[in-house]
Amino acid sequence: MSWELMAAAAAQLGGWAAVEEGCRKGPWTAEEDSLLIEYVKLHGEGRWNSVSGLTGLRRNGKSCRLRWLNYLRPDLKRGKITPYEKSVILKLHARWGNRWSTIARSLPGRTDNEIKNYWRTHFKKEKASSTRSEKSKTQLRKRQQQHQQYNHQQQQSQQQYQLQQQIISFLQGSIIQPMEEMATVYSGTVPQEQGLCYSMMSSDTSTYKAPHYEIPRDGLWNLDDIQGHLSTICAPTKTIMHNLVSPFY
DNA sequence: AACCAATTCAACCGCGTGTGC
DNA sequence: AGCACACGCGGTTGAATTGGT
Repeated sequence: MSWELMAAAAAQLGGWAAVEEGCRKGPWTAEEDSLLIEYVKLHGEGRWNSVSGLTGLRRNGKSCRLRWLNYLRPDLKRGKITPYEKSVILKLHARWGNRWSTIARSLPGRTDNEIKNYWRTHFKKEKASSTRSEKSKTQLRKRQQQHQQYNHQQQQSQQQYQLQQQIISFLQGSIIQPMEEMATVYSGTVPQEQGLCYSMMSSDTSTYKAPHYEIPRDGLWNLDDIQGHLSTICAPTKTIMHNLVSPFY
């Protein structure tokens, strides 16, 4: 029995495809598909919540978007995942984890849903069985890894701490001290044309205030925060700091 | 042929994020 | 700043299909 017939039959019986609060759920019928295709032809993708109003399609926007992206889009590739695609999925999943939409962007014609399903049915299963057969080996390996990881973390913490010290002394010598001196000279207010580095401290260049950095000298920083701070710093400084920080990414 | 289990995949759900007012 | 709405994403569900006994 086709989806269309089943949906129609179920709707008549008040089943899973029945109208619920004005919106249909369950499998899409051919008529619904053609209404949606027509809508996209006329209005383009997006504004999915207006589909029901403009076409008479009794589906919510979310459902329309999903149907279009995962099934109706003309650029979708049909058929089985090729060995090449499989290797790409493996490689990208190792890099990105379960970020299916990110992975899907590298596989034209494949949807995140498709890749997600493929992963769950193929690789997750492979992973599970191999894990079972190697359980005892893994336990031993795990203990060794934990030990290595601990040592590695210790090393990283030390490296990160050294990096912090470098940045602190750099900021202190090259930026904070000169800025504080300038602040004293201009006693609170500076003209705009002298603002080469002022913008790195404040978006308001007309009124300069001595910068106030809250740099924790104990403990470790979050490197993302450092990267965030880089965006507020002028270009030459940015480059130097980026070079300092980049080995840790 | 009949039954059951495993697999596949379309669709739904909840939540987070972006955007405009 | 805060709210409402739209959109996108990842996890999950459930019915159809396939394969094995």
